Amino acid sequence: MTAELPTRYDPTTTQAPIYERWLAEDSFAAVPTDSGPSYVVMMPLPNVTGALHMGHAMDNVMQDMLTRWHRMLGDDTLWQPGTDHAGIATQSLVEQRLFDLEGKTRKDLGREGLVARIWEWKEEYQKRIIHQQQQMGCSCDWKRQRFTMDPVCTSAVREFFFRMYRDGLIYRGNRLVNWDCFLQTAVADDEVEHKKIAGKFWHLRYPVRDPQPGEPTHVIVATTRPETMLGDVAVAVHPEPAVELDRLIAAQKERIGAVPAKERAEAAAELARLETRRDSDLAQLETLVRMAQDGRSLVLPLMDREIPLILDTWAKPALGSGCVKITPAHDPNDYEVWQRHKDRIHPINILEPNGSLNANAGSYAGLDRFDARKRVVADLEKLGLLERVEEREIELGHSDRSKTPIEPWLSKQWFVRMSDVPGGIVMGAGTNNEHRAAGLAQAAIDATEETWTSPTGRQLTFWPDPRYRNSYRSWLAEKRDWCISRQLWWGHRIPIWRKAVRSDELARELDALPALDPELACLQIDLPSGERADRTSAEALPAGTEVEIQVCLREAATDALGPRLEAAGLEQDPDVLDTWFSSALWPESTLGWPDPAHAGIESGQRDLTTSLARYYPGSCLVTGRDIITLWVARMVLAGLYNLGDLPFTDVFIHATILDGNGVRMSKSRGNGIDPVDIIDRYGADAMRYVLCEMQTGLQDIRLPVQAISPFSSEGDERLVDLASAKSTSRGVYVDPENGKEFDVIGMRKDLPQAKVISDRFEVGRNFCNKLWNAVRFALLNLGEGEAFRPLQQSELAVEDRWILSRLARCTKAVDDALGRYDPSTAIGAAREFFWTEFCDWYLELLKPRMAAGGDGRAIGAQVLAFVLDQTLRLLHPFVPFITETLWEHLSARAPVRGIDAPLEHATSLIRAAWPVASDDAIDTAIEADFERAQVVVRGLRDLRAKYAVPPKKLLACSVRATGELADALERFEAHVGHLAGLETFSIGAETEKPKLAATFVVGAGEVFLEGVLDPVAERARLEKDLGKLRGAADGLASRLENPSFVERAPQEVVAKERARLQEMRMQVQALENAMKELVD
RNA sequence: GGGCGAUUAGCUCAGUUGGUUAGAGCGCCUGCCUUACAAGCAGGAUGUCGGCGGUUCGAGUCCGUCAUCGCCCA
Repeated sequence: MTAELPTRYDPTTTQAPIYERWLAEDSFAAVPTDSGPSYVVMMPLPNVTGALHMGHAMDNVMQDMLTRWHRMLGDDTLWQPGTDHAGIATQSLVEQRLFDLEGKTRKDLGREGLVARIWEWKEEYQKRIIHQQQQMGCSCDWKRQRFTMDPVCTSAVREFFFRMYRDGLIYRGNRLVNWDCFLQTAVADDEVEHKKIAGKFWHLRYPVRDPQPGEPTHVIVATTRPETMLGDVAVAVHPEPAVELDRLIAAQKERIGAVPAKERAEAAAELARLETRRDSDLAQLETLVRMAQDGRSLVLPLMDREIPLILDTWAKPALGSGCVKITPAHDPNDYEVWQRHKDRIHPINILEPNGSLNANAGSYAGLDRFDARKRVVADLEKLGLLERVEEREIELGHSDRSKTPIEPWLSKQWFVRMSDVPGGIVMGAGTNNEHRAAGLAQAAIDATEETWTSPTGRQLTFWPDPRYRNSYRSWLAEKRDWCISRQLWWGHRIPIWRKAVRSDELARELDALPALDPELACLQIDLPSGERADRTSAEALPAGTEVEIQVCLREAATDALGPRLEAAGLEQDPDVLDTWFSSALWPESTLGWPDPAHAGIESGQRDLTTSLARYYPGSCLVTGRDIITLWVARMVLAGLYNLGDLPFTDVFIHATILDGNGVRMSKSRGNGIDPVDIIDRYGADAMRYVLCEMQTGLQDIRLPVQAISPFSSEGDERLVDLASAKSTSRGVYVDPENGKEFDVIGMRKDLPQAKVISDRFEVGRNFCNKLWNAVRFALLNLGEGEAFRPLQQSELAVEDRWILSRLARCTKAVDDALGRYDPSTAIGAAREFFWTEFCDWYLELLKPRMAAGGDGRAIGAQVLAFVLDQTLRLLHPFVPFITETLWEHLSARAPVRGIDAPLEHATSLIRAAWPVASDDAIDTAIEADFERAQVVVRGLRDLRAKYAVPPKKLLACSVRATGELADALERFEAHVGHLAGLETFSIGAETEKPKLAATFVVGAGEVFLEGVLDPVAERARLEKDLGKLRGAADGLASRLENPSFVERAPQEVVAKERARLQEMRMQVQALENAMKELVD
């Protein structure tokens, strides 16, 4: 075991065995205990569409760091792993592959066949993801691994749906949704990407029906999607055009005064335009208003449909003709107009789910919407109803998944009511935390109020705050109902059985249903308005009114009641739930909610019976900022609704990783990095070290990436920087050395493939190697089974006390930084302590003691083992593999470690106790003295370097110093001598400057180094030092001569500056004297 | 269009409530294979703190404004 370590750290030989040992010892286990604090991190579940990239690596490393830290702090720690089924993303990917590889569509396979294929994909990628996470060292409790569609999570989804449906928080409504015509599903607002594209603006003429004298014969409306005119149901004009125009003119006048000079001309032109418009067009607009008031109508061309002219503020009198066509089924704004004019107009849906036109489009039925557009334009032109066509940049929503244009589409969808509910809603029904909230969104907003606490006293805090708190709150404040249905096959099927019936048939239909226990099934009658009605009032509706019977089944009742409902003619809704509906439940579903004792876990998995009570509410949610609204907000409201308490109290938002050009990394762009490639090349700890170091706070991280040129050989590897390399197409770059192309994303099979890495991770590898060698040094210097004995303060050497003092400060700094979610500062403090103070100074001072032997050696060895022990502990959350490996080596040589008392034994570092900073160890005086000694050592080393003194040549040095400086140097006399290579070192208040000695000043003292002097070089050197010193002194003097500084600045600042000036003048004097001697 | 954030050394980033001559790592230069480590050691150089204006005795830090970049919302 204690065989000598190799001189280089080789991660490839240590990582796998260490990880296997942790698994074998069940070191990641979260086994609920009855006492002590718990610490719970819920992994942001990666979706199974593909492998993890560097952004996930950051996310996982941050979580692992916190988890390992809290585990060492002794908390009952759970890091819950798992994966997400990612409905639309996974299904579209598998469908795409099916088509590419086999030429088949989902229709060829059918629902079950496709779903089976997706499960195969899921198994493969889940395995790959877990492998990646294990390579990174993730210490999650794998025996609790969950998948959002497994039986445990499914139970939670079913229960959540049932409860919300029963509470009236879930309803089916006819709403405008973002429709993906390619995937044929509704997509969430967040899945729509707004792109600016070159488009056209068509101006159409609609004839006025029976125009009266003085009235226009046509009105002009404009649109970017002319085919939607087939679904027009009205044309709107502003009800008060004069008022509105005057308002705009007044606002513009005000703006001209406020706007910078540069923009003034433009603003004035706009004002002129508005004024002209008022003069020229107002009369016509007012005519239209009168016509609308008279109930006049237009004739919709091509369809010969009579459509009313209506008054609505959506029409903008200052723009275009001032009239706007209204297509409520295909435009969100027009939909709003419909909401205000429900009595007069009714939407007409002209689209099939696949984007072709339906029967409502008359002769255009069956055409794809883009073909229909051409035909409509051509036909209008033939009729002379196309006024003009304008080229214009337009904004068009594209589906994030299929990359095709989104169509706003009116359809029946399921929604979660986010708005406030009259009387409020009950949160945590049936729990000890039951309380009321105004609505679901409001509950999640309330949780971020400083004055709010949950029934158990918890609050929600964002790190960093308040930047992300604001985006969370502003999104929730819109309280937009959440569309949860997706027309997909992959996902949780909506647990509703329903049937549309006429009101006169209702009684008979209801009587035909099996008996329904309200605890197991919730029956509702849904009116066309989307509201619910009780049986009596529904039956009283006019005969023939269409209503819908809906039955929501609780999971336990499904097998028994589902078939019976179907026998009664009801059908289960074919849609599935939005993925986020299941991931919103992650903090409770994974713990077995609603029934932990009977959760459907797999064999070998951890029993959940006591887990929910122990690990909910959790602690910290670690994620990127992109899913604060989609996921974090929904987990908060779901947790509050289901359990009456927050799923976590802290939300740690880590940085986004960008490439060298500042572009977000992604696999498809070819600038993404597979963490495993980094781990293979630099080691897992190296990657983790650098990721922690990069995580500084608000700042996004630029990570310049390189490709390993496939045209370079193994021994002579060349890296091509992708930020500056020429790219010929997506993922294809040119090697600048030979002009040849290569591919980094595997799209071009004809080109050589290149691996993408980043040399930024060398820093981490170097750090690990340094750590390795520090322990290696210790092992070479510690005896076999080094003994422990309690040491008194007085027995310790002064350098021992210094390093122990610095260690205590370092421990405090790491603790403090981790508590503020500042990994960069934490690891920086540890690095500075370990590398600079421990290795560069302390170990160098230890070497002579080790060589000398005796008590000094033994005490030094004990301090050495102790400091390394503490350092390994402090570094473990950041770099777990190497520290665990070295822990074993250290323990073999020095099994019992400590200073005044032995530390508790821990076989594995992962379960060892976190260091506690000892206040007694902190010795400010020693630190200050050592710092003075360091300044002298550096000055002497500088002189040696400047005069090219051979390293082994010993020199004579004398110092003129008094007071603190003299005391400090006397205290560290031997140390300075050793570190600066001195033969003699004397300190005195009256020290005379030896002839031909090099000189430098330290505070109020002067240091003389003999035997090196080259008068010419020394003069140049002194001249330079003097120049700097005089410059600083002059600057300071002039500030002190400024009366307002002396009068207004705080007295302590002035006094400090006076003292500094005095010292500087002494230093100038000293150097001037040294110069003078050289001249003589 | 609205909101948020960023701009500091060649690169990647720190810089607490305004107060020495603005820091770190990498890279660069010089000298060292000093028996832990050349993935290292010692030393060194490097900045109109994005521009302009203001507040202040004093501004990288506070305010205004412009520019560039990024993110979110519409």
